[in-house]
Amino acid sequence: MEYIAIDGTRNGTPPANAAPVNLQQSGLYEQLARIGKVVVNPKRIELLDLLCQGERSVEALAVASSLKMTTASAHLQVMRQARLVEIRRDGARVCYRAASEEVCRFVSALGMLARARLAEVEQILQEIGTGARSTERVSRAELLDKVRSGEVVVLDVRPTVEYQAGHIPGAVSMPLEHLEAHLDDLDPDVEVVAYCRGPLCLLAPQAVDVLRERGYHARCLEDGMPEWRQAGLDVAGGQGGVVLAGLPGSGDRPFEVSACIDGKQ
Amino acid sequence: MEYIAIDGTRNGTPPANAAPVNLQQSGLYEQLARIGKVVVNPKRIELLDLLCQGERSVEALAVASSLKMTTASAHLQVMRQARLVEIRRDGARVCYRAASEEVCRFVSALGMLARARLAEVEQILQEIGTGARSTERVSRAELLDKVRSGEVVVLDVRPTVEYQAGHIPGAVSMPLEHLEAHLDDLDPDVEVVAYCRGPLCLLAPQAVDVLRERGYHARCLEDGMPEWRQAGLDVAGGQGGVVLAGLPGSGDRPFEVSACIDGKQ
DNA sequence: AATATATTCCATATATTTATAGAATAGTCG
DNA sequence: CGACTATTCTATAAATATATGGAATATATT
Repeated sequence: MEYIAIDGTRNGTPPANAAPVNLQQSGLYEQLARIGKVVVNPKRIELLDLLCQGERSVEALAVASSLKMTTASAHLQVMRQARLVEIRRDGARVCYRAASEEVCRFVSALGMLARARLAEVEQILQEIGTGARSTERVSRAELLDKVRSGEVVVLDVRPTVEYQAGHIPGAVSMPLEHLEAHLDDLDPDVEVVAYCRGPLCLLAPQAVDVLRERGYHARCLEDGMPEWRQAGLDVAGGQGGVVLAGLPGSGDRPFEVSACIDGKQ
Repeated sequence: MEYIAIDGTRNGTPPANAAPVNLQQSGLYEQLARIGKVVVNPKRIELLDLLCQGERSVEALAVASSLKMTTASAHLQVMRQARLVEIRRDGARVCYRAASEEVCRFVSALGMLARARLAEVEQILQEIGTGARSTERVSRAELLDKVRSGEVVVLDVRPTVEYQAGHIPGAVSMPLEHLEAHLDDLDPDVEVVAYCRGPLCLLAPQAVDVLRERGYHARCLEDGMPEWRQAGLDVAGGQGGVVLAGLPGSGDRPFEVSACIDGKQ
């Protein structure tokens, strides 16, 4: 069988009309491994996941990930060298954030891959959440249909700043923490669809648990907001309402919300 | 500021109605790092990239990546432990393949992230290819428009087996190796759009170079076939025409084509 | 059954990564 | 300016990863 490899060679031998160099010699894969280096360490994935949700100070990151400051800082340097995160000085503080939308997509792809391939991941998510959530997901297409016909109420259960940075059109902001206080506003006869940050986020499943306990018919959206964007669907908000960092390219990107989340505050 | 972290905790403290465990304790990030471990090594990325294009024997992989058999085998074991690749015995040979579509998506996301964030990657791709390709890409939307109105000829310049495993509707199979021999079949007055495997593949850029030298108006499609699929656009072929491996779930997935590509053959 | 072939396992020297403590730097605030 | 704070840099010991040669295993062929 004849086969042309990605570098233009055929079956490992040089091609007839050779390109100057091939991908292997070019060092391309070494460059890709720079990014791979970030996700080889579980703590770095955790930090990156946090940063995909918003800007944070080093201390906030260290606290959230149970690391010493020096260790957290070292991990952040690795991520900076791979250009996956950027910093902004805020007084004495240094605030880190994900460097671009592709970073969040990559983390999302990692999560979805892990969920699809590693039974352990699915099991962990099942154990943490209490119900059989994965069987009760609403597809984006189904949600769009039902929203149009007014059959459902859509709840965005993420923190308010994330809702303001962009949400599904028609969705109501209902941070998980406020859900129980506002249950009276919900019509028990209308189905509820909750969504959050994505396949590894547990806010929506937790919200669904709460709602079901009270007798509501509630389900989660498949995936979350990042995947909704990636599917090219309409996003509401994103500009007005929330003060963005005013950085180049800021706008509807969820990781450039105004406040640098900090442990002390 | 109040903030609920991904694990349901608020500002690092346990939540009011606590879930049994949080994501951090659950070992979820350790699981994600199992996958990260695969892409920390440039040779493994190279192998995975090869496997996303088709099933291959260990020897073929070792030759293509300039590794000793034992080293290639060791890398493949790491990838197997992360469940990113699967094997099939073919006589004395062992054929490896990417385990599912998500694997290819992940590699694709890695490539796109690297290209977006690392100037070095863009530079390498510019140097290998000879022209200013990145400025001359056709978007998927534009291509769809022009195909409908018959303004363009779409060339799939990947190897035939990959075309048969699924291609853009209306595209003509024209493996790069056969392009020059078939130039006479192309109308010089009609624009040509070439596509290949994705953002890191050089087949389409090389084809565009050949065509431009001969005076054709030729451009590359942004990204490649995997991204076309991911965008949810129609895919032609995929079932008939090519003998697939007959494995569970095989069908329109490009990595499960019939022949196990081998160095010797 | 015996031989040949392809692949994986094992042992090992070398190199890299990790977490951490302590020192150094860069910024704020009075 | 000087004290103070947040972060990064430096050094280090323990752990882990890498490539490789040679042995072991599994399958095909005769």
